[in-house]
Amino acid sequence: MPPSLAPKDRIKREAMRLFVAHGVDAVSMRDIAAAVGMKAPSLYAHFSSREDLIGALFHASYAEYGRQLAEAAAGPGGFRGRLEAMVRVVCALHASDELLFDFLLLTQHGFLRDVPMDQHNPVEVICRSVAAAMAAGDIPTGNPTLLAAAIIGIIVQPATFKLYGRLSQGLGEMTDEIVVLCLKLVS
Amino acid sequence: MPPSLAPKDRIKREAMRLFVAHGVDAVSMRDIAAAVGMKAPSLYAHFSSREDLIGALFHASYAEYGRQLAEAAAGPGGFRGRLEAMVRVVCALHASDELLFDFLLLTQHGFLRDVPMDQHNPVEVICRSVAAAMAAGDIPTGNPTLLAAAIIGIIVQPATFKLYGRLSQGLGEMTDEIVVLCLKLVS
DNA sequence: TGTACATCAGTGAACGCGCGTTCACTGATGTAC
DNA sequence: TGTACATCAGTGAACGCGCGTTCACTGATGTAC
Repeated sequence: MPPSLAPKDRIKREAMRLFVAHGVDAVSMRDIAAAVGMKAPSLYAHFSSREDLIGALFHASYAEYGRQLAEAAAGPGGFRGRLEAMVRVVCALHASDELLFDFLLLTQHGFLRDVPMDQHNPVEVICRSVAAAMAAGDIPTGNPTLLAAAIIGIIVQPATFKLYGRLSQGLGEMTDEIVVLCLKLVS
Repeated sequence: MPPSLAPKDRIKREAMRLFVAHGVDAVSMRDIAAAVGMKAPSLYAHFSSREDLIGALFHASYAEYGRQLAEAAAGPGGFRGRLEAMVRVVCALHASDELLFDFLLLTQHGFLRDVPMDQHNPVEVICRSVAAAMAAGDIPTGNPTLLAAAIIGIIVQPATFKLYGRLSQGLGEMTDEIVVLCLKLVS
C-alpha cells in the first residue's frame, strides 16, 4: 500500500483486500479503518455509509468491465473475431488487477439482483452478442442464452480456480488457451 | 412445507430457502425459527449452533454430490462416455432439488476453503478424471486443470443464469445441449 | 378408570457482544495582515 | 517575523440495535401401578 495514494483510494483498496480475504460480511468498518491506520469514524469523511463504500467498489468496477466488453463486442470482423476480442479483454482485466476481479467474483451474488440489465452490464453484453450472431446465422443455432452462459463459465470458473489456488497461472497467462476453448464452443 | 416432515428436516428446508433468498449472512436464527413456526431457542434442541446448522446443510450435500460424481467418473467406457455421465448426474441433481443446488452455488465461496480435497469433493473428482484422460491420450493435450475448470463452468454458469431468471429452463431440461457443449471442449 | 410421575419439544426473558453510526472535539496546516 | 484565525482530516466516547446463545420453566404426552 503506497502511502502516496489519496486516503479515499487507500480505503477502497484495503477494503477490497479484506473483503476478498474474509468475505464481505465478515469485515467491519473498524477492520477496514485499522487496515488503513485510522479509526472507524474517519471512514465517514470519505463514504457516507458502509453500503456506499461497497457500492462504490462494486458498481463502478462492474460497469467499467461492461464498458470495455461492449467496446470489444462492437469491434470489426465476424462474430468469432469479436468473441476472441471479448475473451482477451476479460483476461487482460484479470491480469491488470486480480484483486478487483476476485472481488467482483466473490461478491457478485450479493449484488446481481440490483444490477440493471443495461448496456454496461457485462453479462448482458455477451448475451446480446451471442444472440445476434445466432440470429444472423454466424454460428450454429441453439439456445443463445445457454451458449452465452457457457462462454462466461469458461472464463469465470478458471478465475475461481486461480483464486482458490487450483491454478497457479492467471487468466492473462492462459488467454490463448481460453480463447481456443471458447471458439470450440461456437464451432 | 409438509408439516409431516420431522422438525429437524423442516428447519433445514426453511433455512436453505431463506439462505438462498436473502444470503446466508442476512438470515438470523430468529428468522429461521419464525419460518418453521418456532422461537429461536427451539432450534438449539436440533442443532448445537448456527454454524452447525449451516455446516449440516453444506458439507453433507456437497459430499453427496461428490459421491455421485465419483460413481459416474468410475463408470465403464472411454472418457467421453464418463464425462457425459458426470454431466448428466449434475443436471439430474439440479432437476431433483434446485433449492439445494442453488444453496451450494451461492454459499460455496464461504466454505470452499474448508472443504478437504478428497474423493468426495466434486471439483476434485472432475479434475482427476480430466487429468487421467489427458495423461492416457484420450483427449488432446493441454492444461488439464484449465479444461476441468471450463467443464465445470459450462455446467455451473447456466445454473447461475437459471437462479437469476436469465434462463427459464433448469439444467434437467437442457441436459442434452450441455452434454454437447462439454463434448465440444474435449474434441 | 384414576393418579403420580417421567419425558421432552418448545418458550420467555435475559445475557454479553460487536456492529454501524453520530457528534463534539483535537490538532496540525495554511492564510491574512 | 509574529499573531489570529479558518480549515479539515482524524478521534474518543457513546448511542441503539440485532445478533447468537443460555437457562429455568411450561405444558402436552406417554407410562406405571
